[in-house]
Amino acid sequence: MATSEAATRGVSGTGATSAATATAAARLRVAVPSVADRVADELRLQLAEGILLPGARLTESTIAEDLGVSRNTVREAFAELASERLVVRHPNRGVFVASLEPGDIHDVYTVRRTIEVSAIRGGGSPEAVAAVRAAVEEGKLAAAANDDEGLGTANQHFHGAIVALAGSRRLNTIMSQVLAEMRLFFHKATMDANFYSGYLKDNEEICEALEAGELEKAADLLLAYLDRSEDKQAEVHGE
Amino acid sequence: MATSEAATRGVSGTGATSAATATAAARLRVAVPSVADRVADELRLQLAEGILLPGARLTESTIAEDLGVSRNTVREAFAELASERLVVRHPNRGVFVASLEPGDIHDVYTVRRTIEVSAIRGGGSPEAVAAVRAAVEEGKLAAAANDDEGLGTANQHFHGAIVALAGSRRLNTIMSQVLAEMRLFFHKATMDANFYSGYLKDNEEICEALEAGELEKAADLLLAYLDRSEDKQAEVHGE
DNA sequence: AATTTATCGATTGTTCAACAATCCTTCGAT
DNA sequence: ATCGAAGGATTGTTGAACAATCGATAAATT
Repeated sequence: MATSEAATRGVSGTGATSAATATAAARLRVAVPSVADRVADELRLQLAEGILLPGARLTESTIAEDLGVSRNTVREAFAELASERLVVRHPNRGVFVASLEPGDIHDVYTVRRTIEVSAIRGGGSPEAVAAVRAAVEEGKLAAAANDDEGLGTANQHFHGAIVALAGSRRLNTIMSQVLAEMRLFFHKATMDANFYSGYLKDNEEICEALEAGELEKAADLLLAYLDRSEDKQAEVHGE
Repeated sequence: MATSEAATRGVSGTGATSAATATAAARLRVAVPSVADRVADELRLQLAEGILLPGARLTESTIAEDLGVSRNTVREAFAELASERLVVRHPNRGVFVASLEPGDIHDVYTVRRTIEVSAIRGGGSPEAVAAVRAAVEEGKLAAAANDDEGLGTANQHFHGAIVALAGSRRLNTIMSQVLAEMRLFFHKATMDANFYSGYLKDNEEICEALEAGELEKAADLLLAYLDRSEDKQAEVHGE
């Protein structure tokens, strides 16, 4: 059973919602995530970690039991995940972990090309550019430490920072959702030791061009990168 | 009460789910919208028509009664609308019709510039270009008939067709969500007789450039259009 | 034997009712 | 007038129930 070990932790993290914590949260106007949100978070985590593989069925009752919440709450969490395309609803049949088909892969990269290239063409504020640089350095560090997983997240930070150049809240969330979709496939299993390592130099070059204000060059490099990346993906997964 | 007259129709549209209809649907594998979906549709309609104005509060119980459904179902519909940003959840306070602030308007236009301009730069298939042309003609027709509302929808079809040039399912849904967000403000009240009429010629020009394969020119025209449109919006709605 | 038709079990879709938690407002005290 | 304490209303969450639907198994037909 996929969600087995989650039973012990439950949806905790907030653990016992003591009165003290609750009032403190209210006073500080800190948004306390609802139970449904925490369930969605837990599932998102399991999806990202590859515990739940594409195509797997998510049964309401079992997840409700495993996480110690009501079926209705699980249902709300499902709605959230479905809106992010991480999960697909088959009416009267259940929800399944989304599985990207070849066409979807191309589609995702189309979105990325559109948003990322446009963002980098816009330049962005010095702080935003600094964030891109930071992601590059983060990647170098991870590479030095032979931290494959860290390399992956650094790469995602890099592309997130690129989109952030545009300074648009909506584009940011769109991008993070797209990246979440892709994470369904970038599991440890999928990526071998030097899956990302080749991209390190690309990121560096793109960042340098960006810092130098050579936006068109940066855009071209990024575009080439994305095309190559898509090819690699199409190669690995089906067809 | 905002949802008053909806009480009579309820969430109908499927009306009596007769056995005949149900089995026919099953045989034809036609996806029958769930009750929650129909509730969401009804609310989306009321939002688009300006029956529910930005900032208005949506109380679960009253909507549940008005539409003759359970509170839980209304809740699911809310989740759907919230994921589309048509509605905002204030934890423990309720959901409210989203109201775009000046910053949001700029943000929305940033998304549109990113996606639409990129799409038009890509060119697109002949059929996709034909769809753009069709939207232009639709607008002319509406203008000839003095149909302001038709003019508005034609304009939306035009921009939808532009995005469709990219042939990306995800970009299409993103665009339609953005347009839905904007509809919250383009009510009959907001637009006077010749609000869209000025855009007719713009659309025509853009379409012609597109048909002629002058993609960069088309992109420039579109960009100028969007900038002007944003200014106009910012002018109307507080600074 | 292969295909169709019933039957059954399991799961989803939806409703209802209850309760705790939280917020807003009103009221009262200082 | 400010502050704080009830009170009421609404949301968040649960639990149980039931109809509708699907998939698979078993039976019946050709």
